[in-house]
Amino acid sequence: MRRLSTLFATDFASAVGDLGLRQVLFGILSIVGGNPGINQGEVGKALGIQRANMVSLVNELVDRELLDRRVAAEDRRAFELRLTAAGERCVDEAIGRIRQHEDKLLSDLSPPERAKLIQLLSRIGASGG
Amino acid sequence: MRRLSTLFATDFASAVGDLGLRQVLFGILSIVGGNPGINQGEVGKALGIQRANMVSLVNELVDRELLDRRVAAEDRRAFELRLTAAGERCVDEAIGRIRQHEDKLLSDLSPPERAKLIQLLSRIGASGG
DNA sequence: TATTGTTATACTCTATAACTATA
DNA sequence: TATAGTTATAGAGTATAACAATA
Repeated sequence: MRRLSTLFATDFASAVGDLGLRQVLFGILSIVGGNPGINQGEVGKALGIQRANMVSLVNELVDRELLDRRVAAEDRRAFELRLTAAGERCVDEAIGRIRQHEDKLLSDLSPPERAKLIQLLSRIGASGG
Repeated sequence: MRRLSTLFATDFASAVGDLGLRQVLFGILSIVGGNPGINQGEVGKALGIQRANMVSLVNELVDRELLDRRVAAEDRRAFELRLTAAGERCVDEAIGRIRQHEDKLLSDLSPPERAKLIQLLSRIGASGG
């Protein structure tokens, strides 16, 4: 499991590496994409990232104009995050590449086998973990 | 895959945490256990650990008297590593606990499902990865 | 008083280069 | 010259505490 996770991580890097996206950054973009206007802190909670460590990550994405960060109208302590147009393009591009690479990675399994694998994996830790 | 790997890692920690064994240390002990007299550098290669980083890890295990480290007779540059009696007990104890925890983690799957899962996982990355 | 984001800081893990002693 | 282990060091990633602004 650990070995495969490393394999997927390496694969992720080679898939989106030239986009300059690390796994964490992609995680942030994709959470924000699915929840426009979400708070910085909530994104961190969703990904298990400390508030303190979110700062530089979000800074990086804002500097690269992939994220739009605004003071929230209802709570002026908080920041609302949204994808910019470039951010959306970036996420779409990354998702496409990741799919391609995963298909290659799973090429030894037939489609029904892949479905079975995903079904089994999704049931692990559903109750206890 | 990444989420599950984290789950297994966390589980590992809670299983053997009070033995003071991190995943790397367990890895080293179990490689040495299976290959008594193996070189320090070879253990590193097997686990993907840089030579430089092996030093303090092996020091730690020797200090805790889980590993026995001797200059190799045939090549006096190298160190031969072996488990001490305490080291063997430690590995056995850890393996037992890890099995228990993994059983709990996989408790939502029937025995044939577990076998199927392991079979599918083992086929990923076998060719290309 | 509690919470959001920030800063500073420390600790672990990992990676690289230069050193020693053997080969 | 090449290799095994060592040392020093630098860079990520992650964790905690203290602070300002706001609630």
